[in-house]
Amino acid sequence: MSRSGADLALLLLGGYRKLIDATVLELAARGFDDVRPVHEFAMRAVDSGADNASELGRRMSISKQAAAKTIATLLERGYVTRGADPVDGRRKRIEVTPLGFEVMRQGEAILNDLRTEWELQLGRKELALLEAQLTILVGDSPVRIEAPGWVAQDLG
Amino acid sequence: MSRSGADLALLLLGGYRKLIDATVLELAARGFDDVRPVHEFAMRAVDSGADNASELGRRMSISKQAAAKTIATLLERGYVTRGADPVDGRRKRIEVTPLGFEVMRQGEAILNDLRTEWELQLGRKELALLEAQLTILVGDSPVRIEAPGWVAQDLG
DNA sequence: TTCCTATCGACAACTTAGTTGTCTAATTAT
DNA sequence: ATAATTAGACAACTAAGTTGTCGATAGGAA
Repeated sequence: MSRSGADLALLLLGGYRKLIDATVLELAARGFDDVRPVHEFAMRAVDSGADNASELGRRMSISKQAAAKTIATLLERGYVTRGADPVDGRRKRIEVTPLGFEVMRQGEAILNDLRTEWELQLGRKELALLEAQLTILVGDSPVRIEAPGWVAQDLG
Repeated sequence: MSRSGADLALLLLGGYRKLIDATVLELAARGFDDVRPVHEFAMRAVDSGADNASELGRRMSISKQAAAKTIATLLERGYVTRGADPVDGRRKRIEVTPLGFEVMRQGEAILNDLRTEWELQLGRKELALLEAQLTILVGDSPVRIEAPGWVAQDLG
């Protein structure tokens, strides 16, 4: 009996947490102390076309009401702006601000740095293999960056 | 440029979610439809000595008030019982009930089955290597089963 | 064109899982 | 003996979701 399934689950979660916690911490150290992972994901989705609350909700697999709340937070903090949609009077079109893009850029950079650290610890080929194997297990589609609604969902 | 750090984080999270979601679902199918991962972790901690709210809070890295709430839920659902501590009048001693142990046992079994499935997909040696590498990256101590308070914490 | 239906965003009330702060009672240390 | 610490209860709050309802806009079919 090598390891248990529970251990494996905790290892995976531990890896994720290690990356994300370090990223959030580093972002805070760089002055972005009010950004949470879900905000990054949301901005990414907005940037890639989910520019209204309903669509954002769909992409993130959360209700449009929850998406509207996230947008409200991002608005408050200056990471997105909102304007009328020129073609659809019902919609309010969201756009990522330069500040928002800056957070996205830095978050990405920090994560890439962390990945490079892991590459040094494990070896370049080895990490690539680990990623390839995880991709086999997890599949490619469930990890599309536009739909990580379950990121913050009932993990308890 | 192989993969990005963000992809890696999502792969790890995806792996965890895949295991845990399937486990919660299967537990529900077996009649335990009110158990959440955090309950399993809490019961495990109680069983391994964290038999009062304050200690449970410490082990799970949450406040004693939060731990007390978790205990209240577990009490309601019959997974633990509470009695007076014979040596310390301040404490209320918690114990896992047979029903609680049954959930723990089945949860463990389900996770082990899922891990076996992964073994078939990846190969026995390969999965063992993956686990070994994750252990290098994550470390052994942060994955102790008694302290996954961060399981349900600010993942958003 | 008018009407039916679907969608958008807003508002309200609720849930879950955490937080801090305050309080009393019991234990422990000086 | 007294002071400090600890356990647990209670209250109020936060964060990120949920469902349900609603008025306004859009769009397809009669």
